[in-house]
Amino acid sequence: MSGRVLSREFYERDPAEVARELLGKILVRRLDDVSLKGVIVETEAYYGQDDPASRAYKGRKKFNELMFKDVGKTFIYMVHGNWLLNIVAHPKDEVGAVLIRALEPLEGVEIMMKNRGIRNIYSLTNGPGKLTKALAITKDLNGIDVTERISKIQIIENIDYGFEIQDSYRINVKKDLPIKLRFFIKGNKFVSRLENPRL
DNA sequence: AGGAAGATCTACT
DNA sequence: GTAGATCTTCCTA
Repeated sequence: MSGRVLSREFYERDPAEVARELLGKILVRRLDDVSLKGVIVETEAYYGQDDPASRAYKGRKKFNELMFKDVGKTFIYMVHGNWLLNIVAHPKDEVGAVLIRALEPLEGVEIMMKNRGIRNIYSLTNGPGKLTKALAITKDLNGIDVTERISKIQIIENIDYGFEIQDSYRINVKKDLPIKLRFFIKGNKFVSRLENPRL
C-alpha cells in the first residue's frame, strides 16, 4: 500500500517504536505548485522529563508544550542556527517526539539544491538542519498536523521495498540515555553518518 | 545580558 | 576522521 497518509494512531506509541517505523516512509513538503519528497532514512527518539537530551527535560514550558500535547503534529525549534523537524509521538498522557535526521531525496531535487545552494545530492538532506533548509521548513510550520490530507508537511506510506534497520546512540547529545535511540536504514548513502563515533 | 542548544561548514592532521 | 568558528533562538539570572 502506498500513498496513504499515516494515521494519528501511528504516532500514539512509544517514541522509539515510532522512530523505527518512520524509516522508509515518505516525507512530503507541499508548496503552492509542487511537492518536495524524500524517504526518511534516519530518526531519533526523545522522551520527556527522564531524558536529559530532551527539550522537555526541564518540564513544560511555552516553547516545548507541543511535546506534551497532540501526537502527529510538527515540533520545530532552532539549534545552532538550524531548524530541526520533530514529529510529536508518545502514548496517551506521556511526552515525546521523533527527530527526523536524514532523507533520501525523491522528488523536487532541483528545488532542494537551490534552497541549499549546493549540487551534491549526498549532502542535500543528510542531516537534520540540512533537510529543513532543503525543504524550506521553518518555525512557521511549527505545530501543524502531518496527518491531515491538505497539510504543508505530511508523511505517507511507501511501497515495502525491504531494508534492515540499524540502531546507535544519539548523535551530538551532551547527556544521552543508556539505550540506543537513533535508527537508520542500514547501508543507505543518505544517512548523516554510518556509525556513532561515541559508540 | 549571558549562555546553552539534538548542527554545519571549512580546513586541515 | 577531527577541530574550531559560527550559527539564532529561548531560557535563566
